[in-house]
Amino acid sequence: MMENWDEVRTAYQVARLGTVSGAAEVLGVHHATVIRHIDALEGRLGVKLFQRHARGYTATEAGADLLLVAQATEDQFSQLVGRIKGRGEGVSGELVVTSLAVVSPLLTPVLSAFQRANPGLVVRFLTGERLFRLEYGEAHVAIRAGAAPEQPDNVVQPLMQMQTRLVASRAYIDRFGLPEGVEALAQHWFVGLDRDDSRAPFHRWMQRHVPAERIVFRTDENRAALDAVLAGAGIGFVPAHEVKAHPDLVEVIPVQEEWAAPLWLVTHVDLHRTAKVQAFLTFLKDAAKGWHC
Amino acid sequence: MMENWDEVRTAYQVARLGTVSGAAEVLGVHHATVIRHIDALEGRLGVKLFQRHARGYTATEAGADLLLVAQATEDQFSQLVGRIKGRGEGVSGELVVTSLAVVSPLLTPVLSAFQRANPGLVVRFLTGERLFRLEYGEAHVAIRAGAAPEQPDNVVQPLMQMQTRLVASRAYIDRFGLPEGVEALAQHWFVGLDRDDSRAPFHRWMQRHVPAERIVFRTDENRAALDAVLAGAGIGFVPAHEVKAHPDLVEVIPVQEEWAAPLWLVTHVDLHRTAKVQAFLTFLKDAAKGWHC
DNA sequence: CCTTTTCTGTGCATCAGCGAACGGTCGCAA
DNA sequence: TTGCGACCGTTCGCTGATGCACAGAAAAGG
Repeated sequence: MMENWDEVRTAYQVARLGTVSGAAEVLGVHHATVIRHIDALEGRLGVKLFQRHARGYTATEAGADLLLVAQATEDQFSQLVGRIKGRGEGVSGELVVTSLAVVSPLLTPVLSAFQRANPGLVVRFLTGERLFRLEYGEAHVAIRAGAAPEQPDNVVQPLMQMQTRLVASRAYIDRFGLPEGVEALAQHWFVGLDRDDSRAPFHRWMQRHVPAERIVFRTDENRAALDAVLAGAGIGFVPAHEVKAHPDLVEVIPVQEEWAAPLWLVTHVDLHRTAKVQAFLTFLKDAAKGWHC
Repeated sequence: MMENWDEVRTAYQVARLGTVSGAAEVLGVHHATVIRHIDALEGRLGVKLFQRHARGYTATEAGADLLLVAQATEDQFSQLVGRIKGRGEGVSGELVVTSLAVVSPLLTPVLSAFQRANPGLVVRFLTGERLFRLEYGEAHVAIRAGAAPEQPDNVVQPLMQMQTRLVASRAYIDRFGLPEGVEALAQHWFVGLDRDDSRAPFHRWMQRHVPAERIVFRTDENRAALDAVLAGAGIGFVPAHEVKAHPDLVEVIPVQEEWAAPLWLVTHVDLHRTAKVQAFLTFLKDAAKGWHC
């Protein structure tokens, strides 16, 4: 019944100002248009909203009722615009970031600092094995590893190289000694990731240089792998920042360029231009400069 | 900023249903129109309301906010339509009636009975010397005397003939006797109305048949004139229903056809067709049959 | 009483917004 | 892999809403 809200808005201005001409001026349309809108609305409702006379239109009871409702509507729309534009210009509301669990130790301090710098903001950090989809609005910003994502509506930019080191615990070294070169690795024991989608470069390197039966501790959880290496279960790949955090870890073989995995900063094109996302991107890239991996 | 509310309504349906096609079907327009509306709204706001992807549109924070506001708006409009149509069909709200003060004794019981028959109704009875203007919405129904009003936007129908009688109090008759015919009136004393706009037929009759110096009690208030006649101040014109109500009054000269004043029932054309006004008109005309004047 | 101003109401020419159609993408299932 | 269905996005021709001009009426002002 109450389709085309524009006619309601027109009737609202007529009821407010009392004249068709005044309403037309405010609305920026011709007064004939205003008359047509009123006539159409009244015809559809079957009720006269106004009494016509030489000095203008005066609202009937129905018109007065419409005036009140439309007044409230305009107020709410006005407030809505204020909220939307305020949210668009400023940094507030919610910021949803998703990444691999591996970079969580690096990312969490940055997110916390960003939240502290923007008190109106609520940060939500999603980490999980499943890929959160930017195009469904599940996150504003994603940090992805591996080959550059090439989804059409995504804005991709490089963030950093995540370096991984091959290490063992001091207890392991004391027991089995330090391998002398790559060839000696076949005599050692290893902690390995046991995942199907193992496209990580260091993982493929391990498949090539370490016999499968030497990987005696397998897990599908990065955190568990780290704990296994720390417990002396074997030699394993650990992110560089974790190595720095645990002095007990000893590097077994110098870092190979091949092991580095690029990290990508991905946003959806629809959100990329918003002030909130832009602010976070610059903040994050600035913080990443201080990461030595 | 938030001009054309139709675009808001379109965006609301898209946010509610999640797809352009679904919104287009609900709105009864082509999906191209929906896309255009969304694009226009986003362009004007400078903020993306939706994230586009293959499976449809999902609302951003701004879009979700709009969804809530527009949801409330649609509810309020729906309730407004219900109220307006209910008011148009039923008899409720306010009924404003205006008339000359003279007919108040006749009209008031009718108004009270009509209000009692329609519990949802509030009756407002305006009486005053100034003419309340129907075209300005000051009253729904007016009762006018004299020549048939001929304003263009008014619906006029005859109600009744208001009869007026020439009477005196019994005390006056005891003192001065009963006049024997019209010629004897010049020897008597009179109570007269003292108004400029005296177009009442009995008033003109008095001007013709009674010397001005014989009208010794003049007032501009009908009620005061009646009181003066009752007090024995002289002979005067009194509405027929007042004569019946006061047995102390004695008719001096038989009723003349000339004295009768027609009463007209007047409504504004914009309100004449409403159920409320129609109900009152039939109610009033029915009650008027019982008036013997 | 006449003039001026203001407002409504209507016929007509115009253009913006609308619908139809087609193409493209994604997801799903065989 | 391939066909199918659902949906989005764009372009083109056209209709209907809009703006314009003028007429008519009523109130305000001198």
